[in-house]
Amino acid sequence: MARPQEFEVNDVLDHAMEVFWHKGFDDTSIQDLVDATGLNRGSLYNAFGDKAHLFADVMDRYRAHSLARLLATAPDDASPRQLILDFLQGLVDRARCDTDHKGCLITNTAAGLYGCNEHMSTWIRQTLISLEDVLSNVIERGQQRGEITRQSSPRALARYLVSAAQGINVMARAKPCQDTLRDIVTNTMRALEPQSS
Amino acid sequence: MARPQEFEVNDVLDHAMEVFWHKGFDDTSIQDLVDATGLNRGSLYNAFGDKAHLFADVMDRYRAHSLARLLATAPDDASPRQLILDFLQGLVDRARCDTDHKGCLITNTAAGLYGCNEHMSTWIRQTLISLEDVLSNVIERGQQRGEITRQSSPRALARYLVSAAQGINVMARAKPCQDTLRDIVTNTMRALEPQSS
DNA sequence: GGCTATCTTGAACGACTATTCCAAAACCAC
DNA sequence: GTGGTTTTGGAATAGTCGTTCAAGATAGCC
Repeated sequence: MARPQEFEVNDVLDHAMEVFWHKGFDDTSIQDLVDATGLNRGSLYNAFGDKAHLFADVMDRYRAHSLARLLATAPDDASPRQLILDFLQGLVDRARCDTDHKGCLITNTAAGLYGCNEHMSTWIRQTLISLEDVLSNVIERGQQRGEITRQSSPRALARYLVSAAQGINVMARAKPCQDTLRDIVTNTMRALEPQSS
Repeated sequence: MARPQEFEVNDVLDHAMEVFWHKGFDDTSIQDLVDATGLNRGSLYNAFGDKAHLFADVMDRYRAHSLARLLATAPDDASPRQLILDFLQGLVDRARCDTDHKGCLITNTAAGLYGCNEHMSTWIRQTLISLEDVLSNVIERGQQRGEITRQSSPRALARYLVSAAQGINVMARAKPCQDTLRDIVTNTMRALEPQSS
């Protein structure tokens, strides 16, 4: 019926993600995206609307591949405490491999959410809440198994962990030292320990 | 000998800080700064060099007034554990009053440190390290008084708290809900508790 | 083969960017 | 008042920004 697209959408998103992740939304120009994706300006606009929409698509793809999947897809009989440790350690490992210290795209965007970008604000908030939900479930199982303290509710502990993850991501960017990140994870986990050890 | 400046440097910095804080470095234009400070473009460049230098001056002033002063200026006989709680609670209080959710200028900049701004990167890193140093001293006193766990070194615990503070600041921006922030502080403090309670 | 619908292309758009420059104004020391 | 020095005001610069648009290219359907 018509001329078909000559590119794979996900490939374009991956290349665009690399640029956005590396330079941030504001510092990324359309020209950067044209260079990185190989697409023409017109094709970009035709396929993704404008820069903000393209960024939104990139964020969706980033979230779909994020470490939170680790928690959601774990088998029910996995140790909740170990699962959380793996999650935090995963953040640290990612930081170790991230030689140019890009950090986490979601955290960076959350901290850089300037102006009145209402859509992205709610996207971020909902993303954090859904991570909170997943963590809350894991924590509840952990409390039932006696692996995690009952001094706080699963919800409160989940919020604590979401915040801790944001902290780790900021540190990974600002002071990307493995010793530091290890110390952070170790002490973050201590807050989860049951009273009687 | 010559014509004197017609403005107070600190007043200009305060106004510039408000804009940078609200919109971020990239989204703040010289025109915004001209409007906010009341200074003419020429005067701005004459007094502060360029945009990056002005921002650096703003950051210096921000740091000088930051909550870390609370820790450094506390009397030696103050309860270290209470001091740390006050520090974290101070972040939450600031978030409560911050109706437009600007968060922490340092954290925002740390997470948004894109490109190769070497000077600002090291400024951020040194700022975080100096906060780490102050916290480490407080923690050491707390350990001596039995208020804080000895399971980790003061340095490791300090790093944990620096990271926790970054997390709180990100959350204050992304999900500025008082209940959430309270839960985070409560559980952050638990990691400091001595084993025998 | 023509028709239609889509994608691609590259130039062009106006608006905004940070920065520079220079004449005019304002002050101080003499 | 005068000379010397700095600030000031505002125009001007050169560049980049995100976006649009019209023409050309390519495919399937009748």
